[in-house]
Amino acid sequence: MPAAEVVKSVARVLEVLELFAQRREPLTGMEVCRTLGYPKSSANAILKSLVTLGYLSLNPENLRYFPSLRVTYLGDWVPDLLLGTVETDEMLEELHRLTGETVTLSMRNEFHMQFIRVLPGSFPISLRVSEGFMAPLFGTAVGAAYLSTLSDADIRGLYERAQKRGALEGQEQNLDAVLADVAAARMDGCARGYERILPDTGAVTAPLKAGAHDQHLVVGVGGLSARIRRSEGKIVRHLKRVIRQHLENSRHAA
Amino acid sequence: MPAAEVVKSVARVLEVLELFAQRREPLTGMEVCRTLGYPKSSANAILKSLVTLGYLSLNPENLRYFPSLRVTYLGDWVPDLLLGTVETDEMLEELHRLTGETVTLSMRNEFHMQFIRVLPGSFPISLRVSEGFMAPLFGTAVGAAYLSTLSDADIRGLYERAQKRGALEGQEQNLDAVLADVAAARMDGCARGYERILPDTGAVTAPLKAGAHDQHLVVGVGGLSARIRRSEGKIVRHLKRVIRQHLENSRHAA
DNA sequence: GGGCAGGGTTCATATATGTGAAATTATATT
DNA sequence: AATATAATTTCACATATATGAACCCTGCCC
Repeated sequence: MPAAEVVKSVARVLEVLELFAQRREPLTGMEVCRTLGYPKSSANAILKSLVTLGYLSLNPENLRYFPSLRVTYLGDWVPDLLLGTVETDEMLEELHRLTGETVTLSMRNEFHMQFIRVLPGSFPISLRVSEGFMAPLFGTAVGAAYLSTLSDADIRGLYERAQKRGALEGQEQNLDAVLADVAAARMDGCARGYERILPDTGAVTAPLKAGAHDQHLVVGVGGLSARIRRSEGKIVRHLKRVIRQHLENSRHAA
Repeated sequence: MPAAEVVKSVARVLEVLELFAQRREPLTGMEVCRTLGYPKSSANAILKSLVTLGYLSLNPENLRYFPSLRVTYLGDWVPDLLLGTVETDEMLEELHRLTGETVTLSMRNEFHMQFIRVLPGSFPISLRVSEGFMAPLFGTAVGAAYLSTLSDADIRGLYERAQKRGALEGQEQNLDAVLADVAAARMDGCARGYERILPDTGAVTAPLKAGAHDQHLVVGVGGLSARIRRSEGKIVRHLKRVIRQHLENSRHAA
C-alpha cells in the first residue's frame, strides 16, 4: 500500500461517524449503507464493530443506530489544547458577518494546510471548499500566513524535507517565491493570494496563535478574486481587528 | 466473521484516538506502536490513514502526531441531543462528593447497559468498572432502572427479541425476576442490585430522562455490597434529590 | 566523520476483510 | 394466515490488510 493511501475500514469508520454528525438523527443500517454506498455486509460489519466497541448504540426496536458519548470523549479535549480560550467559532462568525465571504480556519498538517472550519460565503458566487480540504503549505495564502510565523531558516528546512519526501510534486512553486510571499505577509501580518491553486479565487489570511502548543492556526477570508481585491483593505482591517479582539478576550478568560 | 467480532482496523482507529485522549500530548508513531502493541508497519498504516483523512496532524519536525479538530466535530453535537441541557458531569460529581462511592452514567445499547461515564469511588475498596463496559440489560440494577421506564409489554417484547438473538446466553435470569426488579424500582424510582454480575458489589440506580430522544440514561452509585446496603437509604435520597435538582436546572436553562 | 540509537519504510507472505449473490428473518399489509 | 417487502445474515471467493524481517534514514554523541 503506497504512502497516502488509506486503509479502507479506517476511512469507513470516520465516514460513518461523519454521516451521523451531518444527519444528527438515528439511522438504520440500510440508510447508512445506501447513503455511503457500501455493500450491505460491509456496512453491517462496520456498524456491528462500532456497536461492540461502544461508539454506536443500537435500538433493537427500530433497528436504528446512534453515536454514544464515547465519540464525544474522543475529541472533546482537543479544543482546549489546540485553541485554548480563543472562541474560534465566534471569531469566524463575526468575520463572516462583516465580509460576507467564505471564512476559514486551517491548521498545518504535515506539508499541507488543513481546513478545519469553513463558513461558506453569502454571495451567489462564493468560494466552495470543504472542511478537511488539504491545501499545499507552499504557494498558498494560508500557507504563507502560517510560514510567516517561522524563521526563514526553518522555512528552508521544512521546504527541503518536503522535497525529499516528494510532497511538492505537482506543485510548481520555488522557495524564493514562497519566501517573498512570507516577507510580504510579515509586513502587516496578513498574506494575500490570488489565482493560486483554486481558479478565480483570492484569499486574505492571517495567523492565529492559540492553544498550548506552539503551532499556529490560520484564519482566512476567500472568494472571487476580483471581489477580494476590491475589498482587500477592508478585509485586512477586519481580520486584524477581530483576531486582536478575540485574543484579548481569551487572555481575560485565561 | 461472526457477530460481535470486531474488524481489526476499526478497533485500532478508536484505540489510537483513545490513546491521544488519554495522553493529551503529541506522540510519535513509535510511542503509539509500543503503547498499543501494534507491529510498526501496521501502526504506520493506521496513522498515515488518519493523517490523510485529516483526523491526525503530523509535525514533520519532531515526527509527532496529534488529533485535529475534526475528531472533536465527530461527536461535539451528541451531548446536546443525548443529554439536552442536563449537566451530567456536574450531577455525577455532586453524587460522588456526597457518597464517596463509584458513580456511573449508562445508556442502553442494544441488549446491554453501556457505561459511558465512571467516577471511581474514594474508598480504598471501591467498585472498579471502566467506561465502555457493557453490563447486561436484564438482571442488573442499571438494567432494572432503565427498564422501569418501559411498560411490561415492551419489556416482554425486548426480552423475547434478546432471546431470539441469543443475547441472553450466559446470563441466568428469567423474565419474572426481571419484572419483579422493575416493579420494585417503580415504587420509589430507584433500582437496587446486590451480588449480581459483579461479586461483592451492590448498586443503587435511577433513570434519567434527558435529551431529544425518548431514550433514558441511568445514574448509578455502586460499591462494596455491605457498605451500599448500610447506606442505601441515604444513597436513594441523594440520588433522587440530585437528579430532580439537575432536571429543574436544565428546564430553566432550556 | 563514524557509530549508534531511534524512527520509519519496504516487501513477500499469511491472514483478515470486502463483496455480492443467495438465503433467512422480521414486519407490515391484505 | 398468507404474502410481499425490507432488512439482515451467510458464505465462497476475491481482494485488502497485517505482519515481521530486513533495510533505510536521521539525528546525536563521541
